[in-house]
Amino acid sequence: MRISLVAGDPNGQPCADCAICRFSICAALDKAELRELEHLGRHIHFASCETVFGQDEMTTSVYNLLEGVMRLYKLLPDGRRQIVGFALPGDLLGMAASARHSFSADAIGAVAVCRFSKTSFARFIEDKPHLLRRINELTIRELSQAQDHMVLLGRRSAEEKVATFLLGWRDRLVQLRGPSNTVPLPMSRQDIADFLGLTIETVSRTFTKLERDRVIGIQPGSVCLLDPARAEAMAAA
Amino acid sequence: MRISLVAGDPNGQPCADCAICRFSICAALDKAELRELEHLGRHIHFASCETVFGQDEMTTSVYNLLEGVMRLYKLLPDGRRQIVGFALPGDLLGMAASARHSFSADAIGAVAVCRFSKTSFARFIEDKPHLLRRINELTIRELSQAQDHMVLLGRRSAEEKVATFLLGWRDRLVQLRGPSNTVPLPMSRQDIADFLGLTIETVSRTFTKLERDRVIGIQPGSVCLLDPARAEAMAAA
DNA sequence: GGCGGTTCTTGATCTGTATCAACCGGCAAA
DNA sequence: TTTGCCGGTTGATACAGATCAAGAACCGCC
Repeated sequence: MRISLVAGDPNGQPCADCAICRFSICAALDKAELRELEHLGRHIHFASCETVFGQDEMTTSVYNLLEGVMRLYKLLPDGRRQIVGFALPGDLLGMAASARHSFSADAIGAVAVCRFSKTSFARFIEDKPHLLRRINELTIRELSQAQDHMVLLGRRSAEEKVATFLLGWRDRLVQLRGPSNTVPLPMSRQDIADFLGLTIETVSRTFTKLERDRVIGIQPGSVCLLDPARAEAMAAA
Repeated sequence: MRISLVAGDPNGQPCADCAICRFSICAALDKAELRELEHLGRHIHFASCETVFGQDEMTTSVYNLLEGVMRLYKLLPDGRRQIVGFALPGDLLGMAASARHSFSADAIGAVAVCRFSKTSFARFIEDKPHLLRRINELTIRELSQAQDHMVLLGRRSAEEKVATFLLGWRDRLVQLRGPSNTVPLPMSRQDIADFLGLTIETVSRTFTKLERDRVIGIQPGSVCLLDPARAEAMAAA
């Protein structure tokens, strides 16, 4: 799951000052509740590629991403990997339906999260219908995104997949950091491939093709959307 | 969304007697609440292939499937279709995050649903944390299934897809109607293809291959799992 | 029971993407 | 500065599954 919510650092700034608050579930909380939540979470940092939680591990905690990017993925027994999503600041992770996580989550670059014990978090939300409704709404939104991604994986060509990914990723970043046609890509080509159901070579070739067609400019660690309209057209059809 | 819940027919049997109740959200409701819910819903019948609601239509209602099977799908502008799921009795449909449905839903064979107006349903669940928690839990479960399906669409071969589909579908039917190795397939080959991200020809060929290998027996409208163990092995790898 | 339409199956061929393999460029350790 | 490594790109080839085309089976209807 990837839901916006935030909690304070008992040793740092209070929740209300959290940079993430404006994207978060916090909107559904009043000052007193925010202060209560503050005391429930602990900030933790992860280095690049460290695993925050792994598929099939017990779900003991819920995490709120404060800083950085994470990849969420499932592995098949033979090692094939499908990335089910990338998490950005404000996303809530680890709300599993069962006792074990159904996917793994690890850091792409340095990451800061706020960790809550599952039980204390559950107790906190237990009797707050406004919060439950908000969490529910965000879960439904995420489900809807998952369905969109199914369409992409099942029915779109490599070029459509890449164009759709770039636009979608840009839009999420625009939400957080404001408009820009330069799209940072902190994840590797392999990550992109495993997200889009392609191989790394196909992703690379498609990037090159889009660059040749003057739709994007490729820079180390990012891509520039030179012709967003044409990219939209590729993604739509 | 596909969530288990049930409501009574004002002109028929009360909710508590509904055949679906045991699979449903009802577990979270007491007698009085069940009776209240009863008065909110209306039973409606649909013939085969009729549309219950369409992509981009306004979300005015929430539906609880009582009887029959439905296909839930998204269409691309050029007509490509991805089925995002099949609904069975007990599933709740139409809880969209936005004001419009993000997918279409239509009947496979005759269908009976219980329809609630969105607003009265929202009012009903509004201040019932136990119900909200249950709905939330079921939404999360559905999200998890969607992620499993992403793995299937992005990373599995045709044979793995078909084997996984047959086993998953059987398991859902076993939940509802008890154990059996005969798996009714009310949906067409085209539906299966659009669910698995394949063409109808590939689905047909894969069925034939599984039959040649004595893994399944093909019957009109159903399939018999002759060697479930081998099917599991295909699906797992 | 025969007819027309639809769905399903099968066959032949094509193609988009995977696979295999080599190479390039940047960066860090020696 | 050289060396090795890693991530990314590019090229050659293979193949799974798509596409195109033709039957075969089934089903409702007269």
